[in-house]
Amino acid sequence: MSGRISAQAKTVLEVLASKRCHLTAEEILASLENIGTATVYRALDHLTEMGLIRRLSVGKRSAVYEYIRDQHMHLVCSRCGTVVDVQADMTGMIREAAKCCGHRVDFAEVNAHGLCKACCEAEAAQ
Amino acid sequence: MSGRISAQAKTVLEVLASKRCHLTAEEILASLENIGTATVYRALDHLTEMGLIRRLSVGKRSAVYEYIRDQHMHLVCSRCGTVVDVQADMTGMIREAAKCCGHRVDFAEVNAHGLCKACCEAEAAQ
DNA sequence: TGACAAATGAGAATGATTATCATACAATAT
DNA sequence: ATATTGTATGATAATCATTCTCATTTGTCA
Repeated sequence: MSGRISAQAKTVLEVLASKRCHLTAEEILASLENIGTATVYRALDHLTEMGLIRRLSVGKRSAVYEYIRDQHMHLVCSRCGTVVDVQADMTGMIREAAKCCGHRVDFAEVNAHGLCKACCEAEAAQ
Repeated sequence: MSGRISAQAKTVLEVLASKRCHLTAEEILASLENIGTATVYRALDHLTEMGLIRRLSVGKRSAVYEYIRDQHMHLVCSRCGTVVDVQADMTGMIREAAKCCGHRVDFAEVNAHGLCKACCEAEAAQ
């Protein structure tokens, strides 16, 4: 299990790497053939542990996964639920803030909740 | 429903306000008597919508709720799973970063993943 | 007080995720 | 190349948190 990436895990990774967006386990499952539910979840866990992908728990819906290509924050629209990436790396700052408590920060997840551009405009138009 | 807080919702809020920590719906349910499961979930939703409490989706376990008394970030230990609060308000910075995309940021959730102090020391001792 | 809307709670239902386990595959040793 | 041993797979059952349903209760306000 550990360092190796099985053929199935590789296809899961390729879907995430090529689609350049946030996908649920179910969406990945639907886009592939001849792969079992459990295998997809196992691959996602494995790839997450290896630091190749990231799991986002946003709101109440099922978790979404993204391929890690850079450090960015997420804008979660509380109206339509979409998640948009914004380039911004706050890890250094966050790491500094955590230092006082003796924590080691490996990765910082920043989810900004509010309204996306479209919903902002829709609300203003009312 | 909207502005009013029912007696049951009030007791849920009081648990969160007094315990000063992160609680799951189940924990809140267990600490109260004569209150149904659905009612606890409904109260948590209602209080979240009113902006009195906050739902945190950390990792794979069930969501946790916290009473909002200030803006802070969360340190999630990837070894023992505990969530610790650290005083740090990054909302201004995050709002600024989101401005370029036309987003409105109401609240920023910052989850720093790494090792808590205890687990850091445990790892160093090995 | 009466009428109507909203909230409650018991339990069923849902939906996402995980566990089980027999089979298939891969790597290594013989 | 073949046996051996361990690991991955996938079909399905199971689990767990959360939501839905609906009959009953409670609250509101005319």
